[in-house]
Amino acid sequence: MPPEQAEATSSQASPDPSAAGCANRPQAMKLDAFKVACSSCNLRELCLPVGLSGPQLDQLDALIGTRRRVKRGEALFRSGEPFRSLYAVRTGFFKTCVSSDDGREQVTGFQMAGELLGLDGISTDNHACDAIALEDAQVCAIPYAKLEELSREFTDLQHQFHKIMSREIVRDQGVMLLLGSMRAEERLAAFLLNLTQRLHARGFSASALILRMTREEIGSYLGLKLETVSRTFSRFQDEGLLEVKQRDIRILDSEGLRTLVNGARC
Amino acid sequence: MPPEQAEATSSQASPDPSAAGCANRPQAMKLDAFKVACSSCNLRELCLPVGLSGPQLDQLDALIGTRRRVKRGEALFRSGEPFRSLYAVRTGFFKTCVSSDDGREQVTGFQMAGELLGLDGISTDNHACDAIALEDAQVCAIPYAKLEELSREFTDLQHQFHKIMSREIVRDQGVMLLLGSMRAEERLAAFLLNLTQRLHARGFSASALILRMTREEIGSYLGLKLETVSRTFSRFQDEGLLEVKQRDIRILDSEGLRTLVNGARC
DNA sequence: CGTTTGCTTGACAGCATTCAACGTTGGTGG
DNA sequence: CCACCAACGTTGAATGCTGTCAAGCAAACG
Repeated sequence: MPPEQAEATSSQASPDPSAAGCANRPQAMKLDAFKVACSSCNLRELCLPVGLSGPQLDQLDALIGTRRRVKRGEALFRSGEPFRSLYAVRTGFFKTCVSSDDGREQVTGFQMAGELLGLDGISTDNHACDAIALEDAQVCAIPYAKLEELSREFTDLQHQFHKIMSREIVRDQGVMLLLGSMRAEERLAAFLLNLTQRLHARGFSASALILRMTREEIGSYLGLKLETVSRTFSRFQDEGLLEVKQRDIRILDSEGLRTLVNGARC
Repeated sequence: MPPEQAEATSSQASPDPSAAGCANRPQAMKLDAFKVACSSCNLRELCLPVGLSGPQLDQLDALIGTRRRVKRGEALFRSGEPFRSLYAVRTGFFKTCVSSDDGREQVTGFQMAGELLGLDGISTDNHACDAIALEDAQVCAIPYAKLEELSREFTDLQHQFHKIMSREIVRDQGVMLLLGSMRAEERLAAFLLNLTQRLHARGFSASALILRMTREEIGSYLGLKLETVSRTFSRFQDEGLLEVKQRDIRILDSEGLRTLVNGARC
């Protein structure tokens, strides 16, 4: 796959263009992403500007200073670095991870287009986790001081920002539920359903996806070892729930996955 | 223990008053808690008003509408209920928990005096978890709409509020690390150290505590079964790390606990 | 084309769970 | 005041899920 294409197609691409109905979305992203204003960004409805319009949106545009490219494998920020900006993912795919003193690493989330990175930094003015690009990515840097300023002026923006922080807290609670009380099969099923649901909201297929992360990263996120992740994928395939070819996943029975997640009621 | 005392002593009491250095704190709480303003609340430095002064503090006082008593076992709010207010714990002890569709329950946190409850409700205007009092408690209700309003006026309040939300996100990441990559011993050690550290910040002993929650609730929080929690307590006792008498815990070797948490480096 | 990185699979071990019994505590009513 | 009950906590034995170790294979990269 040539590099421009990898970049232009954002975080998902149908491996065979003729196959799935993945492409029900305009190709505006091929245009120079670094000139897109919030007001004309196709992620408007998923990102910070949800519900904003007119002057508020213009101000937000003005606020967003630099856009930044992050190459696959590079860090957008690292734990301990001073916190200045939040980052909205425009294209690409990130993981965030924390590590304990003794070096154990825990992936705390995967972020895709329209999602916000860096909220953890507000509490101490230093980032509390690493954000690593899992594929070449572009982000919009949102200077935090300016965002606070602007959100004092515009209640809609203020409210939207608070909702985003709160949503992150709720998401984390869901992950705790997953890590604290689910078995490997349930965790992986929940993970896949969550991913496809978010991809679907971005115009991608709900039944086919390309994983941007390794088995080890999935395992870290789900509190499992990579071998367990791999085995569970294989089991899902044997049971006819999925078709798995390395990172290329096709969901054959999403109902089956769903009953697995809520599956204690037998 | 007579009920008034249980209430007056908040969420911790030295089982034997002469024993530990638990009581290095004024007894102002014995006064009618329902008339205490933020400006004269002894939790000022732990709660929302951190860093505020003068007019800001007065305004915040004005904002805090009703104070509310919650009896042990009762819910402050439940998942699905409409969200209107945040709650600052004045006295007592809470747990928050989420439950999956099939009824599994996950304790997502324990909250003590000065901590804020309800942040999860902002995202959808409905509470996303249950908050249950583990002992008779008092909370200050902070109408959220008014808080947003006021934080548009006072940058310090705005900033402080954002920090609190962010801190919750960072805390959640820590719990994920715990649930995702630690073994039972490490989890329990981390849990105890976290509890004592928070209690210490409130003027209680760093080496003696009374658990407000059952083994099952600890287990739910830590992703373990109650039997495992109980066994691990016993093992810690055998190893001379703790003295355990039901819910009455005395820490004999906090260094030992600490090395357990960061203990992969052997 | 070789090397590196990531993925799969098998065999075995270990930690936590499950199931079960018993002990303790605190509250209630006789 | 004491007996009883219910909720909570402790402990043992056995099971099982997931981790560990190891080998082989596939894909990606230079």
